[in-house]
Amino acid sequence: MGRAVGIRDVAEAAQVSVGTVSNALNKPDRVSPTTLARVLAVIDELGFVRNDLARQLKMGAGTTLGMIVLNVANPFFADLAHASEAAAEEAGQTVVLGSSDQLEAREDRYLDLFEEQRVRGMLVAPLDGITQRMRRLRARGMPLILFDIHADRDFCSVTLDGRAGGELVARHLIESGRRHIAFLGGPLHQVEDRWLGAQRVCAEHQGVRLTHVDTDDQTIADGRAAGAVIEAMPAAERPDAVFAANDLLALGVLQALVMSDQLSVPRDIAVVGYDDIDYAESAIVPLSTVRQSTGLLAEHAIRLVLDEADDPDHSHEQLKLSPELIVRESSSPR
Amino acid sequence: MGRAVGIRDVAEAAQVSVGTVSNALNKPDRVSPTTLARVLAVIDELGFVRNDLARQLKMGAGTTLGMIVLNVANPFFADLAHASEAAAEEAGQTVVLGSSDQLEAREDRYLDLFEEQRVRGMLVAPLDGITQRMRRLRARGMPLILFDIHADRDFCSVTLDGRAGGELVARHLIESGRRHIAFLGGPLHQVEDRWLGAQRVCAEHQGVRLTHVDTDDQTIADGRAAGAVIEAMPAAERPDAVFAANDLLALGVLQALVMSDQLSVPRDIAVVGYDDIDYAESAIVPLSTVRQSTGLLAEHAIRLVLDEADDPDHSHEQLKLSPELIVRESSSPR
DNA sequence: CGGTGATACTGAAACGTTTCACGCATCGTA
DNA sequence: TACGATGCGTGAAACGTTTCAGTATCACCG
Repeated sequence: MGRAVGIRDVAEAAQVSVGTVSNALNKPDRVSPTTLARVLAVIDELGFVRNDLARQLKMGAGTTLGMIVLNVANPFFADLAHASEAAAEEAGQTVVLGSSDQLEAREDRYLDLFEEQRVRGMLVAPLDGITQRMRRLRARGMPLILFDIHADRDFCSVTLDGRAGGELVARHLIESGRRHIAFLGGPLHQVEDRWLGAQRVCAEHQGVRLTHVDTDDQTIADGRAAGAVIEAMPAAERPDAVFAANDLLALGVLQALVMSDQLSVPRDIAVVGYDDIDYAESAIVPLSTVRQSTGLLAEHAIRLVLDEADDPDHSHEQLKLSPELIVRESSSPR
Repeated sequence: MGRAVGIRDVAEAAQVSVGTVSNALNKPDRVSPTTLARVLAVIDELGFVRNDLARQLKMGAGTTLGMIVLNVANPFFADLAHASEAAAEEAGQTVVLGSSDQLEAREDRYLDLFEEQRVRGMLVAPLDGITQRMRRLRARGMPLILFDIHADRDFCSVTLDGRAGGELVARHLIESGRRHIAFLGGPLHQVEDRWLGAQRVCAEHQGVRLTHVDTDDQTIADGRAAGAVIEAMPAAERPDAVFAANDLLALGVLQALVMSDQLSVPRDIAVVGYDDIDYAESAIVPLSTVRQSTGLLAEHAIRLVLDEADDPDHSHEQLKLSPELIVRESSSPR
């Protein structure tokens, strides 16, 4: 296996200069039809494949976007990544995905990696707010847009209005006759808005109690564990509604509660999730939840990151998208 | 914002040659401690970030692996991607993920893209077997390992033993007293092994019938549609067991059947899925399924692709991993 | 003191592109 | 005929690294 065939080999075989080959590839209209045909034929014959590394190096600007999500195994982020990839393709960009797995070390690693890779910009769902590293990146001119974090004037962000979502859910539960809502999920700062929204609505209503049940992570397993805790509570202490910070938690709770013979959903306890992942609808008891359009989210994010990369006088935008309440059986009035 | 700071700026500021800076970065032991410290200090001060594009271009070998899966929204592939990323990180490699969405055009596009990107190797879950493009890649020396496809001597592959899985399921269903099994899923060639395994076991048993119900894709929605079809069948025609080619289909079927008042799972119809995704356990009726370790799969795949990239006298391996039957409520004997 | 290795560092030559300032015909027009 | 346009093609210079053949210095030894 000889060396890889480069643009020079093509030039030689087609009896043109390397510049012409490059033009044939990138600006076909600057080349006469006959030579263009000849060059393309040779390219095909020799099996030439342009080296994008050299290309990007020379051109300065890459065509790759780096994306860091909290956990690809979480379907919300999987959807978001998928949608972003689609939106990026539309704009001729490629997305490289990294999963921080909620570990600061991994988040940092990807930030560094992407910077070394000279990505055109980054889309980050930050683990723990805006870090020093991110500020440094911004200072060096790296386009960096954030998902789902409260506004910061120095960054673009696309946020889902968690507060509005929290309000929707709390209002719905109260109107369905629930009086003690347990907000399930942690770490709290990651889901603070949802919590605050619920809190606000609950405060407006006499005799409604809101408590917080912490979890380590937001997986089905965590939800199941929390469900067991709730089930074991003395009846007087036990909430009559659970507002889970995401659907996975809610599914876990649901499962734990259904397993138990004493309690039934939604009769004794209503359960509402967040994200409207595909499985919410096909859960043991179809799950009420809050839907957020990952497609919309992704489109805005891609638009913003490219704008920040291209437009010299780009001004940061903090977008807030409104969620939608989806009521299913798990929170029917009793 | 001036130009980006390069290795030359560092060299100048630290009063050493560019070669020394490069050495300080890559082979610190070839540099005296005092200069090393000085260089690193300058790097830090200037905020130098090495340009990986130039690096890879020069070094010839990248540190990136390209991965193409059928659909990231499918949790099996999401898990697989996640596991592969983890295994790759272990080996100091980065994984770039692309989702073909079951479209040949997208599969082709990613193959081309990754080749232009000069990835170190590719991991592909092929849409429709081995294409001409893949053979061309192999011919040009690109390491390329395949997921979940029958062996081909020219390629490495890591396959889940679908045949064994199909046998496990069929045997289990027959032993649970089922006599008419519907195999659900398509396109058939993508799940042929599972089908063949089931077929073989059924042929061994007197009075057991096996039919095939085709689907366009393998999503919950497809399963739901198929479930509706099954429900509408005259009782004599209706299967008493559904073996779905993956868990999403099974969940869809489950949902459709449970909605109906006439039929009950597992009393009238048993349902078994494939993949053991997280949600299988928390389905309306906990879903029997076949588990395949994505972790193992990923480890082998990464090992093979790196071996193919590094070892000059690498010989292709066709690995077949054995699945495990997980029996839950959805296929309890009646 | 000359020879021999080690060690630390140097600086130019690649890697495979794109870009850009030119050269060279050909052509329409005055 | 002279002249500026216009269209096509050239080839060297860069992009930011790594690598490698050297140079310089020093310690050690016979």
